[in-house]
Formats: sequence, C-alpha cells, structure tokens
Amino acid sequence: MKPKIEDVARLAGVSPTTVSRVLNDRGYISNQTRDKVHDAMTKLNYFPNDVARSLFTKRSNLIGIIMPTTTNPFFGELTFHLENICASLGYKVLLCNSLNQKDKEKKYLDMLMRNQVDGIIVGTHNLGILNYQKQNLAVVSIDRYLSETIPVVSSDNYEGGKLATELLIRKGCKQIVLIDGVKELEKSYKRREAYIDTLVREVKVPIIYEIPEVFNVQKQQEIIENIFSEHPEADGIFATNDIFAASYITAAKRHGKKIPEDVKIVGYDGTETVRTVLPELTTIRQPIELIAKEAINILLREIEGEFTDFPHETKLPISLLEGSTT
Amino acid sequence: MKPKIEDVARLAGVSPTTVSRVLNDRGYISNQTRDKVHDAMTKLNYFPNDVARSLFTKRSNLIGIIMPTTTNPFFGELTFHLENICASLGYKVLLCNSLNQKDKEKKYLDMLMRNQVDGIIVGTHNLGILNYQKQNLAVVSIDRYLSETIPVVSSDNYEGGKLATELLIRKGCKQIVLIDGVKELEKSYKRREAYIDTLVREVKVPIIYEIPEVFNVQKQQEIIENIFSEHPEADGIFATNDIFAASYITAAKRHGKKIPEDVKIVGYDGTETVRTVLPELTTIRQPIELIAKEAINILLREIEGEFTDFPHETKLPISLLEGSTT
DNA sequence: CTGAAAGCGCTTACAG
DNA sequence: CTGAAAGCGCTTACAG
Repeated sequence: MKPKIEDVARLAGVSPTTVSRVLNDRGYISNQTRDKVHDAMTKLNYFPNDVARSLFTKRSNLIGIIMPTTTNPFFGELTFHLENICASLGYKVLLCNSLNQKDKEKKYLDMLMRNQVDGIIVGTHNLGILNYQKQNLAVVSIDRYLSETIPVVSSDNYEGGKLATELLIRKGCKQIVLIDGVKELEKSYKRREAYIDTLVREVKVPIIYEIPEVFNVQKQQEIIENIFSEHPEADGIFATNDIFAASYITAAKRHGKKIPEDVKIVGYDGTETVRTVLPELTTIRQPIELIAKEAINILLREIEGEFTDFPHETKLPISLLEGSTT
Repeated sequence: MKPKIEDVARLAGVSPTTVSRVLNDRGYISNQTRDKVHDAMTKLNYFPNDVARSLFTKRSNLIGIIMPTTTNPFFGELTFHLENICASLGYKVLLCNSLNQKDKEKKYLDMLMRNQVDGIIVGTHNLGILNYQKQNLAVVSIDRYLSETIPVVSSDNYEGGKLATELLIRKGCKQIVLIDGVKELEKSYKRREAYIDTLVREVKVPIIYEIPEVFNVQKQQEIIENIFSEHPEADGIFATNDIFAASYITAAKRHGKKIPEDVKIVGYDGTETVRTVLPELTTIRQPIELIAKEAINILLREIEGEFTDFPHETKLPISLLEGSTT
C-alpha cells in the first residue's frame, strides 16, 4: 500500500497535523521535528495524495485544454506551449482533442467540470461552453469568439489577412483566390474580411473556397482540385492556414503550374514544423508562444477572481515570412 | 456554490446514499425514486465531483502521457490518438511535454504519482521512471527500452531501417549517409543497426551523423551542413525521422544538389502532416494509430492487474511510402 | 511549537 | 427498496 500521512506521522513520532505542516511549510515547526518528518518521508518513499488535498482545498490546479487535434501542427505547437507554461506555474493539463465535433466537446466539458478544473482554454468553436458560464468557470478562448464575457486571444487576424493579400497584389497577381475554413469560425472571418476589403479596394473580385471539414484530408483535396477547373486563371492564392497552402502547392505542381511564376502562394500560421519541412512557403507567422502566454496570463487572473479589467480581445502581432512561393 | 449530493438528496427527499446509487446505477432503486433524483439533479444542474469519488475508489481514471513535445508531428499525432482512445474508454489524459529533459521528467513523474494516475505512457527515454516501478505503477513505453519489466510498443524499427537502406542501394546509391539521433535512445539504435547491417552486407561503409539535441533546430542544421563539406560524395541519405530528412533537403537545394538525381533521400515516420506538406518525401511510415491502440491495450491490462502474459516487445508493421526523393 | 477534531464530497458495507 | 455510519487522505481552525 501507498504510505499516507498517518504512516509518516507514526514513524516520525508526531501527529498527522505536524506532517501536513511540514509538507506545506506552514506555521512554526522546530527544525528537529522537520528533520524527523523528512527522514520518515524518505524512508517510506512518501509522496502526498493530491486528490485528497484537492478535495479539501477545492483547488485542483488542473487546467483543461480543448483543441481540435494535436495532429495539426498549429494546435500541436500551441498545446506544447500552453502545457509547458502551465507546468512552470504548477498547473497540470487535462488534454482534450475534440476534432471540432459537438458531441465530443460536450462530453469533454462535462468531464472537465466533474474533475473540478480551475479553468479551461478552448481552441475550438465550442459553444456548449456557454452553459457553464453560470458556474463562473474561468475560460479563455483562442481565436474564437464565444460570447461577450469570454476573453479571446489571437493573432492579429485582420492585419495578417491584409498583409498576405497586399503582398500578392504587390507581386502582380490579377486573380487572387482565398482558401479558407468555414465562415462560422470567427478566426477565419477576420482573415477573410481583410482579404475581401483589400481586394475590393483594388477593384478586384474575391473568390472564396471554403473547406468545411478541416481535418478531412481527402475532402480538402477535392475542393482544392476544383480551383483548377473553375478558376484556371488564378495566379495568387491566400490560404488561411499552411496545411491548405501545402495541399494547394501539391495540386498546382500536378497541374504543371510553376511557383511562383504561374501562381503565387501565401499561407498562415508559420509553425516550426512547416517552417522546417516547407521553408519555401511564404506565410503569416503567428506568435504561438506569445498567444499561449497571454491566454494563460488572462486565465490565471480569472481564476484568482479578478473578473475585472482583462480585455475581451487580445490581438498579438503577426509577421510576414517571405519564402520563394511569392 | 456547486451543488453536492446532499443538496440533491434534500431536494429529492431521499438520502445521499440513494442519490449515489442512482448516480452509479447500483443496487435496486424504484423507478419513482430514480425519477425524483434525476429531476432534482437537473434542477440543481448537479454533476458529480470526480475528485471526491476518486479519493474513495482509489481509481482516478487518469492516464499520464509523457512525450518530448507535441510540437513534433510524430508526437503530436501519437498524443492525439492516445488521448482519443483514452477518452473513448473513459480515461482522462494528463499531458506532459518533457523535451527529453531529465529534470522535467522527474518533476512530471512526481506530479503524476501525486495525482494518482492509474498508468503512464512514456514516449521519452525517461529512466527516472524505474524508481517508481516498485510502486507497481502501470507503465508502457513507446519506442524506448526502459527496463526488462516495462513493455515497449514500437514500429518494426529494424525492418524499417532495412527497407530504407535497401531502397537506396537498389536505386544505385554508392555512399549512403545516416542522419540519426543519439545512440542511447533505443529506437534510433534498431534503425541504425539495420542500416549498418545492410550496408556491410553490400560491402559499403556506414557514415553516421548524430544530432544530439533533437529539438534544437539550429544545432540540427549545423550538423547537417557538415555532411556537405565532409562527405560531398554522399548520394543517398537515410534520415531516421522526416524532420531530419526535410532539413537535409533544404540544405541540399541550397548546395545546388538535385533530388533525386544527385542525392536520394528516405525519411522515417510518415505523419499526416509531413505527408500533406512534403508529399514528395520517400519515407517509412509508422502505424501511429495502431501503436497508440496497442500501447493502451497493454496499459489497461496492466492496470487491471493482469501482470502476466503481455509481451515485452510489440513491433508493429511499417510501410514504405515512395515519393519522388528516391 | 504541536495535537485532536472536524470536514472536503463522495461510496460502500451493513442494517433494516 | 432505502438510510445511517464510517472512511478515502488530506488540511485547517482551534486549543493548548
């Protein structure tokens, strides 16, 4: 059996109270007692039971992270940073990959609540979460508008979309196509909005392809394929994530299009993986680590009960990485 | 305040015992009572506190997953599958990104023990874990030999290394270089062993470059750069992961080498991300989802106390994906 | 500086 | 079919 505080107390010849105090470095304890207790703990190979502790303190130090899937390099990298920062602050991470499926999100949310998480960071367009707002649960959203009261942290999507579109125009593209996710997701919307605004200002016509099931590779390829038959004249592509951009590049090569001579391409995200695997891709780089830091920063302030002065939107600066696809 | 069982009991006019029985569907309860309890639960928006439950049952239904980093597409994808399977079986995942750093691994391990995880899946060369074996904690390792008693699940690394090397030989490469991690990691070793065996059989000389800090991109690039000055004659590259392969490709292009004419390249892993972003890369594909399934399968058997008949090594079949880099 | 007692929110024998 | 009591392993007022 695992040793418990009582076992340590007995071996050290003190009360459980005293052991607990040593453990938490709380109140006055004589050095002699402290040493006795420490000795007993090492002898028994004791480590405290955080479940019991949480039950009493009502603080789990657990953060729930709900992402579509860590398979996607953006979310994989974001999850890494979130977890890493949490760990450095003494928080533990319960990971949830919802694949953006509503039923899964609901189940995960229930699970997180039952496990008494102190807060949740959401990277999905999870609306079920609104039902839990009344429990005044601390929540921060990455890149998605969920409600008036849930803070959103994101890259400056409008600026990113503007930069990407302007670059393509500057490079002489006449017909610029947007490859985007579906419109309901707020993040896509701002990038798209900037694309449309910028094109319209130049008296150009927006052409938008929507990829509904972001994590269905085949579907994605089918839709991209349509661009070549429906808009063979397209000479500029702004993809709202690098995976879309890469898929387009593959298809373009198959169609004998030269990059960047025949068609120029800009992606979005600029993850470490894509920068290593496809360094030639011009892309808008998100400050992923910074996004993670800000999100946790705000979440912790919510947890500490400062439901006051944090901003509803936090837009972090993006940067343009120019490769050879433009 | 969050409602508790007692609140539900009071509202339903029954005892806490009865509510607990309804909750767990345990023992006999009249339908009428069950309905009353359910009504009260919805009225109060009650959900059970798993922390309290765990304390009593001594089952947390928590699985700890220790990976180097989900930033890496292989581990990001593996983590996704592991978590997904866990969720479908009612287990929750505590995520740890250790970056292969010993001090972090030790801290994570402590944390997992304190949180009473039912089992741990390790994707790092975490040796500190051996100290916990006495606690007879359920552990499964992915790809790394940790001890005689810890089951290892991996792709068939030797076969993969053999396939890769043989392909390069068959394609006419005279001087084949291996880009590998450091030798201590068992996984690398088998792939390397196969590379060496296969070359020696053909009376060729192995040339091995070791990349010590796998997650330090710059260091990685420096070492790869050396290949061009030290072995300009190299016309075949077997990289033990796709990221190394991609880094080499980038460098080769910079050096004006044509692929596959001047140099042929085979990677390892074949993650979804790399297959999408760099589909031209020839690689050995690991059955990542299968690895996840097997690992959890074995872990659950350990947890259920069947410390009997599971194999120490489980090697899952790899497959060769031929792109245009060979 | 140290200890006895109560309680965190559950579940499970044990009675009835 | 239902309830009172004890206990999971901890922590924290409250005494002393």
